[in-house]
Amino acid sequence: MARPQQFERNDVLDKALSVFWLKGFESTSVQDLVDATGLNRGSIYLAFGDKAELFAEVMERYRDNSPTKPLVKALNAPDSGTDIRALIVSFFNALVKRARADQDQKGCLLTNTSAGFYGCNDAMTEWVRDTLSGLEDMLCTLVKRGQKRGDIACTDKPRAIARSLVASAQGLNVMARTGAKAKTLKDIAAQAVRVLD
Amino acid sequence: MARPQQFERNDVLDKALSVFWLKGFESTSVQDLVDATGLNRGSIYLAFGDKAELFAEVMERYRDNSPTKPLVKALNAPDSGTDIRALIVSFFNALVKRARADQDQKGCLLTNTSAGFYGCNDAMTEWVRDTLSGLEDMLCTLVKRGQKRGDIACTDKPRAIARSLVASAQGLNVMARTGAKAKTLKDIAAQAVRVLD
DNA sequence: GCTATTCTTGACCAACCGTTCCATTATTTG
DNA sequence: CAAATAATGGAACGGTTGGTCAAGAATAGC
Repeated sequence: MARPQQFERNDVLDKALSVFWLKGFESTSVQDLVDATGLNRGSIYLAFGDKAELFAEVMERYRDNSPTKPLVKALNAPDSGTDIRALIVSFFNALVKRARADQDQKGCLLTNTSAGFYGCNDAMTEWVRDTLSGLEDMLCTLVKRGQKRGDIACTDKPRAIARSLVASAQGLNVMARTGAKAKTLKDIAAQAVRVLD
Repeated sequence: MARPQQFERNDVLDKALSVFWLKGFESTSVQDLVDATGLNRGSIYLAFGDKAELFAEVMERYRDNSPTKPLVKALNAPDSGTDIRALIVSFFNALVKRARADQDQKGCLLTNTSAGFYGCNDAMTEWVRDTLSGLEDMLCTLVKRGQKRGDIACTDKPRAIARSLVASAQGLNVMARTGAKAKTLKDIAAQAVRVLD
């Protein structure tokens, strides 16, 4: 019938991600995306729509491959016997590890977008809110389960604990973005998980 | 001799602040600043230099009038007998109050700039880092004093506590920016100050 | 091979960007 | 009033922005 697409969609998304992550949505020009992906301008628009749509798709992929992945996995396997407290601790450790491994101090794309995205009444703003509240819900369920199982000693309301955890993660990411030292990030992570005790 | 300046510098800075805060540095055009300040294009450049310099001056002013003001005041009055724990609690309460009063969900300009500023190797990046580490140092000194006075029960290292507090504040601001409900922010603030106990 | 269909290409667009400049206007001091 | 200084208004700068479009290249089924 017709000529097949010459590129792997996920490859292009990954390349676009690296630019968006490094420079942010607004500071990334379409020309930057052309250079990074190797695709032609028109091909990008044909395959992904405009810049905002491409960014949205990049964000979806970013979320699905983020350090929250093990949390999602555990959430969907309630009877796996995973230690919930250890799971959450390792989530924060993963954030620290990611920050340490990143020489560009890019922080977390989701956090950066949360704080730094400016498109009034935009769909992206709503998507970010939904994503963060989804993370809160997930942590809330996990904490509740951990309390029931005895992994988590703290008897506070799981909702309050979950909210604190989400905020701490955001705060850690902001600090990582500003170039905080590894020791600082470790201190933050250690204090963050103390809400579980 | 000559014609005196026709505008109050701080008035202009405040008007510029409201735009920068609402739209962010990159999304604020010079035309926006012209409209908001009422000054002419040329006058802005004559009085403040370029856009980045104006933003830097706005940020300085923002920092000096921020909710951290009482902390600075207490830091410089070591013998005032202020309850340090209560001081830090009211700092977080002030963050929550500011967020609740803001219908535009602008968050904190410093936090937004920390996470969302993209000018590689820029002086602003360094300024943000210095400002945050200054806040950490200030809190560290205050916590140490509070521990000595008996206001603060927690015996952890003051440096670790201070780092946690800074990160929690950043996290709270991010959540406020995403439109988190008042109850959520209160939960976050309440958990944040628990590192003092 | 032929044709239909799709992908790719690069030129092109108007709009906006931050910045500069200069003639004009306004206000002060001598 | 005159000289000096600074704010003003507006036009203009080159460069970049996100986005479009028509023509050409490639591949599928027939």
